[in-house]
Amino acid sequence: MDIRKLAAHLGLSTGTVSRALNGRKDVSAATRTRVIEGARALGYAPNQAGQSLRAKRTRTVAFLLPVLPDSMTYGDPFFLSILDGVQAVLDAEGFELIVLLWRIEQNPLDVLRRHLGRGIADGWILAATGREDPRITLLSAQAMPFVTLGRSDTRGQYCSIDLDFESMIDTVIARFLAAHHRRIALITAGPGVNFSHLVIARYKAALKSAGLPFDPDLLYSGPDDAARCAQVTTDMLALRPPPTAIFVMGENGAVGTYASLRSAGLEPGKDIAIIGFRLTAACAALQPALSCFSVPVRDIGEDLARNLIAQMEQRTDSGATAVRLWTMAWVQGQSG
Amino acid sequence: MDIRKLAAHLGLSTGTVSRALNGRKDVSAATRTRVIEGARALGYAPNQAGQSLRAKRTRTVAFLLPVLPDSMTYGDPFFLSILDGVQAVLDAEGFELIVLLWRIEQNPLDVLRRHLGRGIADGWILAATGREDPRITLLSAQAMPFVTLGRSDTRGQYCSIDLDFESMIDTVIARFLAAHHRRIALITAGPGVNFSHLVIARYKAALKSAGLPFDPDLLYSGPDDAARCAQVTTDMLALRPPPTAIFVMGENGAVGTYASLRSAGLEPGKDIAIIGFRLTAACAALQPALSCFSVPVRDIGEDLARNLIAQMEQRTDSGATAVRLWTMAWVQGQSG
DNA sequence: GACTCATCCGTAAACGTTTACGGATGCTTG
DNA sequence: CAAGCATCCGTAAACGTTTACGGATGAGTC
Repeated sequence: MDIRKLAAHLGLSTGTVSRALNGRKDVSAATRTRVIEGARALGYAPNQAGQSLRAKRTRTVAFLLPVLPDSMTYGDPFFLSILDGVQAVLDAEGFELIVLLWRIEQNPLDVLRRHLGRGIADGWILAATGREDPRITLLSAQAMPFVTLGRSDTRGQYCSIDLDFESMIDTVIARFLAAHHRRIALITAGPGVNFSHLVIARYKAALKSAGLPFDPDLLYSGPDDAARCAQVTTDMLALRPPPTAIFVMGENGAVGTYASLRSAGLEPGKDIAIIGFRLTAACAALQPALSCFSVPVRDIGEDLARNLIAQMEQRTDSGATAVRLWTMAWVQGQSG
Repeated sequence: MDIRKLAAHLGLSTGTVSRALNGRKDVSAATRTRVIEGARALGYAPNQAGQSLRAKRTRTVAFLLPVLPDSMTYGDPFFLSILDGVQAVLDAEGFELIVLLWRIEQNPLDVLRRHLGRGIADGWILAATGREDPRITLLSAQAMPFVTLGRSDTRGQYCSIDLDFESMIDTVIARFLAAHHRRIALITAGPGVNFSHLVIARYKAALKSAGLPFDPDLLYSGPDDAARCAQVTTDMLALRPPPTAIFVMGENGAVGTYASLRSAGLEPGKDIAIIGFRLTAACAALQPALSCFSVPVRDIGEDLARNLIAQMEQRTDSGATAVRLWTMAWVQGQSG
């Protein structure tokens, strides 16, 4: 079932059928509806390859999803929720979404270049943006529309969407200070991850402006799955004096921290204050309820998609080139 | 950078370059290496659209990934690990992988049909297979290679890969019986999910052959995220008499169950026996360690990819058409 | 009625590959 | 040495779609 068969069946030329389906002006309303009806009746779907070959546009956007070797511990609920938002918007606007896996041990630039050459999409969403990210320069050089999830120090005219980690940290520290905590620990991802870099910097700055010293023992920056966080918590509890408040950035990290505290006979929220990053499925089950933030993951996904589409539609390169920050609302639990 | 430019640069015809890159026989070893070198040097990657248009083969396989509206609770670590295995094999064999999101509220058949018409891949992996799955008949009718993750009752000549839920249930019941439990509860996903259907059936059968009655109060079948499992556990503890052993199939369900037990002042493994499905990141942090199964997710992913490739390479439709079951190893914890 | 103009549609040339076909070259064989 | 054969490569026609171009038709204008 190709466009020729459809055209023949309708007694039209392929050109007319194509124009009708693509919403061009120079086709009468009558034939347009006739064509659309016919296409649906015969189950015609335009061949992607032909379309993309000729028109150099696929109406497809690609999302480069980071995956760790043991992806049990990474990317999961967060990125999938983002993707959900992305796809909702793309669907509504008539774009297709394909997700490409980027195994984190692979060179991100190689991965992107390989897919790019294939001409598989004409809009890109980058996640796990690096502090310096050569992918940004590559895409910019090719004038390929893209948007990044996460800020980067790489210079250029592009659009990033990110969380407002700075104000999040400010909130956390302010709350802990208000409760008279002075030994405030931070458990977060490795410093190579851009957001973690930001978080650590702001954490130090906030301590300083509160007149508190920075104690390296109270900072862990590394793999932050639940099991690791449990170990790190146990280690910190062994300090003299131990922290009295912990901010756990790992997605499921609080699960591990709770477990460690319980083993040590401590009750979260009573004996020690805990703030987590986000209510994942696992964190939602914690007792007492975890104090954390509400991250509008779906909205962020939608935002990504909308910004990208704006770039793809109007070929003007003067698209929104700013960094858009999403603030996270405070969720009061009983843990801190 | 297209094949013509590459050919011109090498002083060859496009035909020869194409043959060299595709590993045809009728090109000398010398020119072949020269072409491959040149392609890498100039960063040439064949245009997907041109390739697929002419050759009707894209060397791309598509994975239809199920996503719940709130995907926080679904698909996450399990499917991502599967995907990791899938991609490892595909990479090695020179295939590309694209992931397509199937929002679970959309009609699966519509989603598949839409993507299928675009000619975007020439091999498909279906997940969350339904007890009756019309996608199977559609793909079979088009003679499109595919493989499903999860068995189905839909008839036909195709290959499914699944977990051996039956022997898993047998193991669980046997262990509980050996520990003299007689009120054994099961918390699992909704009966529409195929594996859950199998699990429930086997659970009833195992009880029967052990001479135990089936008590509907001890069976929950529905959304099984951590929060739900917590609620269900609390409800079951209120029964008179309550269960003395619980098997929790939800991926992070045990996290919720533990929390409920703790709230009730019960210690998992001492006051009540708990067995979980799989060590997710969250479950790995539970104390005392969760007794559960080790699911070879990566191997399953690799198996899926390998079976699919076998179908795609040899066009013989007499491919492996069986159901391959993967057994899960017992992981002894302290909870049951 | 001749002219212009707008509207609608058909024609045919691309887009970047792959591949059937045939041609050139050099080697083997009788 | 002619014939046969294998090896290697160039030629050109597809694949399904979009789109620049031009033609036909009819309406409007003077």
